[in-house]
Amino acid sequence: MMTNRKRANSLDVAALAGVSQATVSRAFTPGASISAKTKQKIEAAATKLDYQPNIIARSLSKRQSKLIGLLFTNWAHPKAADLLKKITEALTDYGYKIIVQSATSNHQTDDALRDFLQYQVDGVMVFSATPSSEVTTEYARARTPIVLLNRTGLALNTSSVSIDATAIGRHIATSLLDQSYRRFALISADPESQIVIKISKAVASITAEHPDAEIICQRSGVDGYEAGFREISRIWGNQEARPDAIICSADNTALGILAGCKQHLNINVPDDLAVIGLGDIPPSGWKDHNLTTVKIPHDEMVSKAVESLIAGIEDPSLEPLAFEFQAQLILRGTTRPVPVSTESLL
Amino acid sequence: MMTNRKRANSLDVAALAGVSQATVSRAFTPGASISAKTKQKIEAAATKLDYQPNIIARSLSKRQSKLIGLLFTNWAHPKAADLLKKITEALTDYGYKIIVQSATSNHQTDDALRDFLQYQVDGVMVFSATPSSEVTTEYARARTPIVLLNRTGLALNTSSVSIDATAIGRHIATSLLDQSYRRFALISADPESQIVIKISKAVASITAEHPDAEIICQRSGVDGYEAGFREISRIWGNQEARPDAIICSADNTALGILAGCKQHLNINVPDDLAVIGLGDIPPSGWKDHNLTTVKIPHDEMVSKAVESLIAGIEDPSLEPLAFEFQAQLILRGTTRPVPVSTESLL
DNA sequence: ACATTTTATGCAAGCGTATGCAAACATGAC
DNA sequence: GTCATGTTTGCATACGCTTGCATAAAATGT
Repeated sequence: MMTNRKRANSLDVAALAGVSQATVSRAFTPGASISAKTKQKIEAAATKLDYQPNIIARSLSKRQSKLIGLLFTNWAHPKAADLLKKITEALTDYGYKIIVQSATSNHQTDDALRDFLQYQVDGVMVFSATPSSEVTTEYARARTPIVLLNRTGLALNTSSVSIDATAIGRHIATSLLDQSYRRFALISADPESQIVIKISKAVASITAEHPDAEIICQRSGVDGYEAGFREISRIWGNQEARPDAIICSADNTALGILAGCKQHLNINVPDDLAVIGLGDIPPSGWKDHNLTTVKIPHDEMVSKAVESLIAGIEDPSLEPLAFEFQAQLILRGTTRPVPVSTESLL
Repeated sequence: MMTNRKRANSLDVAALAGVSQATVSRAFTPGASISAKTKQKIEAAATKLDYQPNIIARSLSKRQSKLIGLLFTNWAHPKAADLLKKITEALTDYGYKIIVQSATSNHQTDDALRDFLQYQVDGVMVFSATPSSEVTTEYARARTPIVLLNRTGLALNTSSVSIDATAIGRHIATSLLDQSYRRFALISADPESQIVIKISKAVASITAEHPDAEIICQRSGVDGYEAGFREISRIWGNQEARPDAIICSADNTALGILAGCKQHLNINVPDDLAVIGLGDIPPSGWKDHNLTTVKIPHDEMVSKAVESLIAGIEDPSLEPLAFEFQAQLILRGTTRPVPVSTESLL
């Protein structure tokens, strides 16, 4: 019907509705001072012209973009899509839009964060990465809050939400001891991961207290099902140093180990060997795997991260806070049943 | 060091460098006419003031935001995270930033797309959803290209990238016939999915040509491992109408069916029953599942989608195109081995 | 009816950048 | 030293909106 090249703006609408441009602006500003009658008139004119406010211009004028930067690094995370969905929807509910960027190196992380600043984002959320302190001070200067998900960031003067890795590490270790396992193996993908490091230390601190328990082997760089499948043969090949419990930094890898045990090593899980994963991905719960693993309360963590980001935006004077959530050990078929504790007799 | 409340702008830099604001602008515009000397001077002043161009203002002035809207609906898609990563990185390489939104209903889809228009996005990519024709005409009027991923959109005057579902459907059916299967069951999650519908029709057209083959049962709303696990019992319970081949709209579900067969139905796969999935998720390739399935060339599809979106942005007069990619049937352990064809003797 | 308060509108000055145009400058040829 | 040519710079305006201030209109009170 109409081949108008140019998009209608508030001035066009004003002309058609017979009011000033400012009034049009007010018609599209919730809570602005405008009479019902003129508002209707303007809305009619607006729909006739297919007018929609230009948010870019609004952002410039209001000095706030209603944009949140989301920096994502760990796309291989089993819950990556769920996390993104949750973050997106939660922030959308608060009236923000999300700009995503991907980063793989620390260098890219910083660059991406600077890009966000250029886009005048109101806040930034970072998943599984740690920005440099230069960038965080730039953000502090710009009064733009950052919240780190899956990292702790107090040293950077930044809010963060993560799990209490030390607690779950201790919990795993004591639980294994209770089930009479003694020789622990620690298998991880990324040796630099804060969570992995903390869990290792926690397990070590428990074994140190327990005379006949020890960490008998520790390997990193083992990532994924296939890698786990191969790794267990290597471990089991070293007959003098066979563990009786393997703690894995990812369910995928644990499932690969499990498959290796069943298929060609003839290892009886959980009698000869316990296997514990991390993350509780769906297949772990499937009946043919039934993996003992750790469940991380991602939903609650995301909610808290979003909440605290919004809080930081609305009140820039707020001090950064570090939140730690408790992970939950889910005992299934790849560890021995827990002995009935005497407490249950009470 | 400095507690400047306000962020530096090009005017501040200009003052410090002793040039005009316009010159500062040119210093940050690649290819603009500026001498090396003044450029350096300006860059020095800029770093001193922590200046970075305000992209919001630039967008307003240039009438292009370098923003691409990405509408995502199917977060449960097994490759959701991979797709997002690929899309994000590809578009970033072209110099665009991505705004993501999530939508679950058609209503939300349209709203989200209108939001994108307000943000003056240069283009939009839609994953697994179909916008209404009202919205697509709004986009056409605004000369903002849309590309649909996993949908066909020619009717909407919109580019699209999808798989040739009819071809793979026919291929699956003939392959099963070659392996002497005759009674097909079709199990799907969403009965409205274009891909599922096309595959069903394709299979039906093949069985119609083949006297003793038939589609013996068709069920939808079966989504996920657990659902598959339960569904196979129901199917097998109906003794008169037992299929000898099940075609599943998702690997997850197929794996659940497989587990059901093994664990309490004692069905011998692939001799009593063939099981075919769709998507080739990693566990399907794991040795303990070894599921015959269909591999979809997601990477190529994303590349093509991004390419054609960029092309549409750079040349708004370009006509929409529908691309169809060929999916690949991966024969593994849940179907009988293919009989050696006579062609291989050539 | 008038004075007073409340509400609705218009005016105009930003927000930070890009860019056409003209003026200023540098470069080299003669 | 002059002129023509090409390169840099500044001026001024535009981009589309918000918002403080002032004014006009309507609502309220007496």
